[in-house]
Amino acid sequence: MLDIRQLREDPEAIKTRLKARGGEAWILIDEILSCDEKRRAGETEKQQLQSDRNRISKEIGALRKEGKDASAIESRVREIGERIKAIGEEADTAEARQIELLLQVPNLPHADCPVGSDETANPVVREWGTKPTFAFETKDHVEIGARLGLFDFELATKISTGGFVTFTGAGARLERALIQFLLDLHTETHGYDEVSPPYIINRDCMFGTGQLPKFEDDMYGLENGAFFLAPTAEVPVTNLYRDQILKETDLPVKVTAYTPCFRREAGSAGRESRGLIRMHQFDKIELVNIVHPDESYAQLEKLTTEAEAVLQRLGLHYRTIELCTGDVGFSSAKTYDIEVWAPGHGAYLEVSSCSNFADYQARRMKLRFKDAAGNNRFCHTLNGSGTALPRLYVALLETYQQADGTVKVPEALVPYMKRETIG
RNA sequence: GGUUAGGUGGCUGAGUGGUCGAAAGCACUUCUUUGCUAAAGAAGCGUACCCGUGAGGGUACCCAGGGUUCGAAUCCCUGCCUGACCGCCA
Repeated sequence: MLDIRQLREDPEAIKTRLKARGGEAWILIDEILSCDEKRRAGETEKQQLQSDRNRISKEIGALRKEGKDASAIESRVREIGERIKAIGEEADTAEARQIELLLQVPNLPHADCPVGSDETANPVVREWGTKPTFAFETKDHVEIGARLGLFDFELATKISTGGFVTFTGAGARLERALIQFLLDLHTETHGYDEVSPPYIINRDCMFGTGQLPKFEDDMYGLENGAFFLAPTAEVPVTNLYRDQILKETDLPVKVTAYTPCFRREAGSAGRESRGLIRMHQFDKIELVNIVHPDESYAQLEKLTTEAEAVLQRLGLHYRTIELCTGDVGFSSAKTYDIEVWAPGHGAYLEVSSCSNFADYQARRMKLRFKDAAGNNRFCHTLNGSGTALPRLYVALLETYQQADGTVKVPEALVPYMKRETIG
């Protein structure tokens, strides 16, 4: 959520930055400001009346104690009470509208964010490793997995529906090995605390991190929208800190979690989604940071390298891109995507998205810290995938496939797989 | 799911219609003092919003939402949550 004070001060500057996203959100700004004015005028008047009522009510108490008649001023207070109610309702209506609109306005892209209208304008900021070459004809992960019996889409459809997968045998073990490997890496090397949150989470969480009110259709809702299957661990983990005032010395908070993620992926049919690439349920290790506002952009760089470390340890070629203003997510001010090379597909696959939300989520969820001067200030929140598993899985199978049809297990995973070859 | 007891400030815990934003203790901050790794004394110490250049002033908040009343932490209703016991269960 944007800061209403900043909005009052310079609405034109905010509109300009919103326009860089390409959406229509900037149109809402004028109505938000007029609601804000109505709200404040109503509140001021209401508070004056409340002050009058409090004073006169006390007089009634005093008169009664002395045994005197107070009926004259009682009716006056009753009148004030009615006006308070009427004015209060007007102010509440304006406030509700203001909040409703404000929740629909995305974050402002950071000033350095490259300007562009879509993903074709996203610059590559760095690459690591090179595309591997093969002396034999490469297969994609769907073929490799089928031959080695690692996963089965039809089995999943039988017990669920399309868009799900059942990992089997060594394939299931590989999934588990990756979870273990990634959690160990982030907790032991990068200093994260591990949590394991509920996967069914309430509606407030969704507003806190910005999925609601705009993206309800992307998620699996339960109990008439009172609860949702978590679309990413970002939501439960960041919301652990909702409505909190942290000590400055608590910062930075670094928390990692493994969770399955559930997404409807409505409207993505027909896009690149072969095999494991786009699932309704997928596993992900998430990295969440809560930091001092002065440090969030430096922390974003660090967080991104922590996610990149995953691919380096597994020896997978990747590139890191920065999202332009037209492609950066709703709540984010600045985002890097990490894309791993999948030789069988001949394409880069997004395995991580690392974002700085600045104070946007913190303001929505009232996540603050008390600074040295005793002021409560909003924290900055960040998160990054560290990483999503299915596409990592794809890249592993396709990168480490061998001429005989087996797959070599990368050294870092051998202790977890307890074997050097799959198949 | 049933029965029952509760939900008050960072924590513990008073407070059953007006002078309660709320006693007291603990914790915390600053100062004073003695001195040494502790003790004593004093003051301060919730959140949000509104008005004001400012100093400052005001309003709301005692789980949430309604209601009764001139006036609600206090009475009534609903919901949520927590504990205990019972049922059920991995």
